[in-house]
Amino acid sequence: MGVTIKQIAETVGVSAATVSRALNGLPGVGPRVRKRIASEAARRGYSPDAHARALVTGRVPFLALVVPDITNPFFPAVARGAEEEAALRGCSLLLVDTGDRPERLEHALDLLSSRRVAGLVLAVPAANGQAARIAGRVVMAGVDAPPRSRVPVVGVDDRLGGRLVGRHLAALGRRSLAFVSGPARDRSSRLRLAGLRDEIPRDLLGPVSHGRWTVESGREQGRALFRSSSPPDAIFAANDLLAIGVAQAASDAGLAVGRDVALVGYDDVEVAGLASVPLTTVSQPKLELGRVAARTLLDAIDGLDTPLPALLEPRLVVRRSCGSAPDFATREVP
Amino acid sequence: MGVTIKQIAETVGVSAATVSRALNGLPGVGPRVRKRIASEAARRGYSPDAHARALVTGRVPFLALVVPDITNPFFPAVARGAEEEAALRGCSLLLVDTGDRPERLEHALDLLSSRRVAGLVLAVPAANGQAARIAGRVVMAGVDAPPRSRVPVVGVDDRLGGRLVGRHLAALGRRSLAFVSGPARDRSSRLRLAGLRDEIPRDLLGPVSHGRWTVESGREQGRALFRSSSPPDAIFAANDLLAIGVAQAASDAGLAVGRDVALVGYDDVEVAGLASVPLTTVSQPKLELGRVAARTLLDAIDGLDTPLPALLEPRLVVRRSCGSAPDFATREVP
DNA sequence: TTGTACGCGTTATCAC
DNA sequence: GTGATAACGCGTACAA
Repeated sequence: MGVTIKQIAETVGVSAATVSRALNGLPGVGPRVRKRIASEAARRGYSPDAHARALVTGRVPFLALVVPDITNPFFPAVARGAEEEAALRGCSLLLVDTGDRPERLEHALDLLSSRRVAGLVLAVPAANGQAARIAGRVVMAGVDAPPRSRVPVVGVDDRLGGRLVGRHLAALGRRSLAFVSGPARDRSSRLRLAGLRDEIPRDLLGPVSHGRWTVESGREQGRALFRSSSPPDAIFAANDLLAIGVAQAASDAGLAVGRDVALVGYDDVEVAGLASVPLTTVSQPKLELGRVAARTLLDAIDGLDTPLPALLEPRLVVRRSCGSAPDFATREVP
Repeated sequence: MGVTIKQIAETVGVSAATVSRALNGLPGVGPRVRKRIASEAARRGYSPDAHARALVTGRVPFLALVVPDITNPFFPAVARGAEEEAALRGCSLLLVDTGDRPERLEHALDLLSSRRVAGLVLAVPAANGQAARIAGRVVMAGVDAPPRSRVPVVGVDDRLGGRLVGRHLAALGRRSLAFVSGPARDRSSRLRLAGLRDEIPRDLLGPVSHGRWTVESGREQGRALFRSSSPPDAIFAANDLLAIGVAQAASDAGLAVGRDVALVGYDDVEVAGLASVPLTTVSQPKLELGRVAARTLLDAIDGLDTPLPALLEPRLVVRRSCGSAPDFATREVP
């Protein structure tokens, strides 16, 4: 550690320039010298200083992934995918957890202006004014870009996800279907519902309710449903946490999930498969999301023509919460 | 973006050195010039180049956290804690997910020699030979240091965790207690069992079995237990995933967790609270682990006398899987 | 094939 | 109080 190109040059008896060329595999170095340089560098454990190199080449070997909450089971997989892809291109991945605090997002943008990182993968919504300072060095992952901003977006097709659920539920022959969701203003709420509507008969859809993306909210919304005079016999919860809450409410009401009420979630977080009645749900390609987002970003940075905004495909994972039931095993439907 | 100290200097009509001093709050700049420089810098959105600064100061504003699997719910919280602490000291956090591949750990060590990062928080076990190249720039978090290596360690007191469980179970008046665990070679397996033994009557402890740290393994070990002629009426599973598996096995055997069999897990991952019978478990201070590890590392880098190896305290979280049961609410016992 | 010279953007050490 | 000037470690025209 602390070995410089100059020291290598000195002991080998050549100039620093030659060492640089040799180590970077550039032409114009005799095979003999090349060998000696290589072995000397290996012996002393030389490794070029990243910052000196960044300074002269203008290329920074860092990317940052900005997430609202890394403890939310959705994001670690995205992070893993992004890191894999970044590593493939010689970059390391910074993690920025905003905890939904706006000043942390500002901090992430500062990383860009101080050139700590070459680009940002934003998995949190950004405001409009912020988009200006970041042209070409940012890609959105799973969230909308600021309006009129030309920031590339990589996302998962929520409407298709809704359709997958609709098709599955329609085939079950249930009589009344309820939709339980997060905030009405969230686009994913709306798109998942729209997809559902695409695939089911009009008169099948009963109550639609909104709340937060939490277990508690699911429990409350479920309680309200089961308390009504004509409770639904099928429920689509727009994420898994809501679904867990609905399942609790069902259990409270003495109803058996999978028999008395069919239940479908969304996201396929780990707990979905471990619930008392394993949850049929829509799996998002989280790893792929991170991977494609990182790739898109790196391409944009390299000045390659930005590929089209990517829309990845979710898939239905059938478990036992709708009554069909191959034991604890999981059957996947593409 | 791309604004340099020189450009600021030119438009303000001073030298680059003065701008540097002014912006860094160093003495020796007149209040008038200082103002003008500050406002000009703000106007052009100047932000110093991190790499140029690193080059000259020798201080690198990056730390790396190395984890075996970021999708394991234990690590995101550690990451969040480490990032918070790093941010407090002006550092950003790199994430390296090894996926248990040794070459990825090597890669992390390369980050150090190329000075991409100032230090490493290792949450994966490292070999002995590797410790040499990293003296003073590494701290272990939740795993043992390589033998005879003087690398600081921050961990959680597994033996105390075992004791907390033992005390709780002993008070329940059950007749036969089984211990279900991960690999016998893992130190945490052994320490948690040792702690358990500290607190329970000798003849209470029945079968001790080992497997992997997974749901499936828990289900298998549980199945074996319930199939025996004298099944236990209490079980301590050495992590939550195992406990979930045991709960499944109990359910398969027609036994009710919390009534027929008391069950305790370990880790307090999210799913523990969401299980069909919310799980009594031992919560590890994951955030704190990351925080303290990062702090220890930064202190070591700054040459401060390395604080003593830290051993954090776990705490018992009582839910419903042992029969005592304040509804779905969670009661915490310090 | 190899060496010299310069610049990347910043901080630090001198003078003045 | 302020301004040259020299590093920091590396890559790269250009000259030899």
